[in-house]
Amino acid sequence: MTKLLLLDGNSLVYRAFFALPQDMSTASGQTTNAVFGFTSMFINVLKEQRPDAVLVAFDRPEPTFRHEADATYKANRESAPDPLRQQMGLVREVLSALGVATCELAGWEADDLIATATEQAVARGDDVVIVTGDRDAYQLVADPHVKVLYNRRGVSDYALYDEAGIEERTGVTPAMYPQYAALRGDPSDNLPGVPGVGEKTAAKLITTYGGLDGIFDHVDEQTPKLRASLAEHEERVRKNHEVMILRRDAPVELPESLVMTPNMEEVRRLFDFLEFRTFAERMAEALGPAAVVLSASEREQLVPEVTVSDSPSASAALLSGLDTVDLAVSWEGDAGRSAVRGLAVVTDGATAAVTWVPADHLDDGAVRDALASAPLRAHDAKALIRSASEWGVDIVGLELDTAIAAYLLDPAEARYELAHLVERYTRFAAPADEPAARGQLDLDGAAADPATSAGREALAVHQLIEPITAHLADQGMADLYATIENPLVRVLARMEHAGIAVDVADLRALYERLTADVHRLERVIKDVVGRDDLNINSPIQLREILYAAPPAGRGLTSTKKTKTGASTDAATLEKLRDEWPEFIGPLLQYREAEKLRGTYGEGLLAEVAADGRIHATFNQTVARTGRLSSDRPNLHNIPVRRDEGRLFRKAFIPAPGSRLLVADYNQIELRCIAHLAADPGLIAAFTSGEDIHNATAARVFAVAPADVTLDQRSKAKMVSYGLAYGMEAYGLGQRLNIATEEAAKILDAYFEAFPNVKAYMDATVVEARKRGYTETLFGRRRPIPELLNGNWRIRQAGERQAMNAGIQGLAADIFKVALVRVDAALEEREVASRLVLQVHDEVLVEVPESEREVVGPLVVDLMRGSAELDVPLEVNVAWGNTWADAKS
DNA sequence: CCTGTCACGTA
DNA sequence: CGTACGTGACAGGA
Repeated sequence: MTKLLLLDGNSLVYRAFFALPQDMSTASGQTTNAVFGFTSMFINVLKEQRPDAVLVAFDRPEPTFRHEADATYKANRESAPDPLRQQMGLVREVLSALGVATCELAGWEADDLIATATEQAVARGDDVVIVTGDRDAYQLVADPHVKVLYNRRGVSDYALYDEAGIEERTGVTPAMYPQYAALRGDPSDNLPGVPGVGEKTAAKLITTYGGLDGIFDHVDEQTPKLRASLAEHEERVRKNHEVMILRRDAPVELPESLVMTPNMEEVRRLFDFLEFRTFAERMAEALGPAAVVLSASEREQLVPEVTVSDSPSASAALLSGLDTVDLAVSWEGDAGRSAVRGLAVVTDGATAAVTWVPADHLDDGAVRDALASAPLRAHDAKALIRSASEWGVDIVGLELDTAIAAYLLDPAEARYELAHLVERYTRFAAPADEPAARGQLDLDGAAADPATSAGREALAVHQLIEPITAHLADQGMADLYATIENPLVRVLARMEHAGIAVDVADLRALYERLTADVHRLERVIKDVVGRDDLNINSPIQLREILYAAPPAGRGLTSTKKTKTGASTDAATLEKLRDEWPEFIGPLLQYREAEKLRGTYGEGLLAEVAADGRIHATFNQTVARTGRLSSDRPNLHNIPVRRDEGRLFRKAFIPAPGSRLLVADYNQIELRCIAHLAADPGLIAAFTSGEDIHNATAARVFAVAPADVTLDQRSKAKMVSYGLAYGMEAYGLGQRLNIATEEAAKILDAYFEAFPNVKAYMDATVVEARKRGYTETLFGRRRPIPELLNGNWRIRQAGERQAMNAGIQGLAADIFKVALVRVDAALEEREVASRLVLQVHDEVLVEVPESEREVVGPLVVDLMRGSAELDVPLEVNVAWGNTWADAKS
């Protein structure tokens, strides 16, 4: 059964216009309140109603039969204000981009078109939902298949009425509504009712006498006053009734299909122009996967016509003959970490021709050579490049990775799967059900064979290239992509392939020692509370033991709360330690030992590959600031701060005959702040080469650098880092364990010493709020819609993110440039040294002894020269036989 | 089995 | 009431 949504365009746009502030406009001055309100409403209705078909009716400027019938009809209506008229055009543009059918007819109102369409739709068996802010439509609900979604006020207050609902709301049935309304009158249409007859009386009269005829036949039964009033206004009421009845015979015919055919690219462009920052995403969601129906020719572009390459030589010819090789890989298991079944290569996008290159062809020399240099476009190419390294093929021809390009376009988007990108950036959609029957892209199709399934993905990549490339260029990120992100893909693939060697025996010994510690501490803790069934790893159980009133618990008072109750984290426990040392002491030790045993001991051992090395994955599309992340395992959080944990770094070692070079940027984020804020004091402090925290403390506490105490230095350090994160006095006070007022004084002193830093932070937020996103010096953008959130807390968080994004993002950009350059230089020099690990501002290079003197200075120089800031970039360099003892 | 929460490791 | 991550355990729901 088809569910048809019929909207009264004029009514809804009027409502939106008057409900929303008139000063809502784009930077270029176009008022957008009405089109914003209408679009927002439309998205919500689509989402809630999930219609199969949609039609929007509009009024025409010409007079209608109602004006002819009644000269006073709508005579009080002022002509629409200019800002509203302009927006009518924009609303139509939005609808056009969404592929929504519209209708209008001179001499007829939108209402009558809707009445006519409703009649025709019901006749053919559709369900109809009418969306309007005009109560006249109530009369159309006289059928179980028709409902009215009535816009009560504003743009978000709606009520869905069926027949019973109308009766409950008005006191009369939908069929009687016109007669009821005729009595009551309608001020908005300039139709006066009967004086003394309001909604209640009108409803009572209608139900008592069964309609106007009955009422006027029995006027003498009314009170004298009402009798006179009714008699006097009968003609008026009869006339009202005439214009109140919606005509169902407009000379229009409902098209067979009213399915929406959105062009998401066009929608996106339009929403960008209108500065509707979150709508494209919301719209894509609201449309859902099944909202798009494709034409036959479009369908052909999505259903792969798979040809199996019949020989390695044919595969080689294919790969080397194409101008661009758009492909997808079929994996046996995890992408990049398992065997390849084969490659699906798009041979002709227009006809959806795809060639399947089975994995065994990849043993052929000519195929390998062709693949190595193919002008490649793929989704998550790193997996392929990494895997190819395993088979000894070095893929160098990557031109576009759709996952990474999509990440640059919106790094806050949590989903970069192909199916999602296809929905977001093309007009194709991957429906959840019956994809085959509708000929649409079923990227998750479990039933498909590997060749077909990879074929669909390859076609998806192919379809994404154009819109994604265009968007990158539009947003000024083509350069960032081409010079940093694209080359980085292969660098990371090589690093993953290399992995880092670990001393498994050392790791296992550490693990076993920690396991013994854990057992011992567990015993101690259980004995203290005399409970063998205690699960020490359960914060809920700990909470009970610590904070519940005796005898169940110890009755301590926590200084910190979590979402669900009192916190048991280390900082809280530390403050309570003296009140119950024999329990809290061992508990803290247990926590530490258990964390190290599990996450690091057990976790790392589980990831050691057969070659004795750990091959993590470095994600290039996760962190919203542009940083990389690491998983399976996460090598970005190997302990270093405490001796116990730092022991794990001893297990990271170079290959025999090599040493580890560890090079990290000195204070790169603070240097980024100094540069971005162009703060003379901060720049001077860095340029002078003195200890930055000491220099900062000297300025903040107004003492000579030589007189700075350790405590002052540590406070200055805390402030410096805190402000990169947007920290405020309260937070600083918490961390320094001092009063908020005292923390505020320190912050004030800091900003007085470095006034441009404050100015930069403020300007960053203002700029981000205006544009909706932050941008790094390298052009990396990060949307922060939270800046406009109605909730103060969320907005505040958005401001901190905005302040941090430019700083952390710039540091990330510089570091990525360094990675690309270092890797390129190592290749170019044809040395055996190779990057084996990176940790945000630090690289580990495995360097054969013989190459130390070449590679050390090379890496440092390249890192230092990766950006020209107003402060020098300094790089610390260290050598070691383990990660832990790399020392200069 | 999945999801949310807590805790905790890093830059 | 400091940004950015990933992992592991528990607990509750499906």
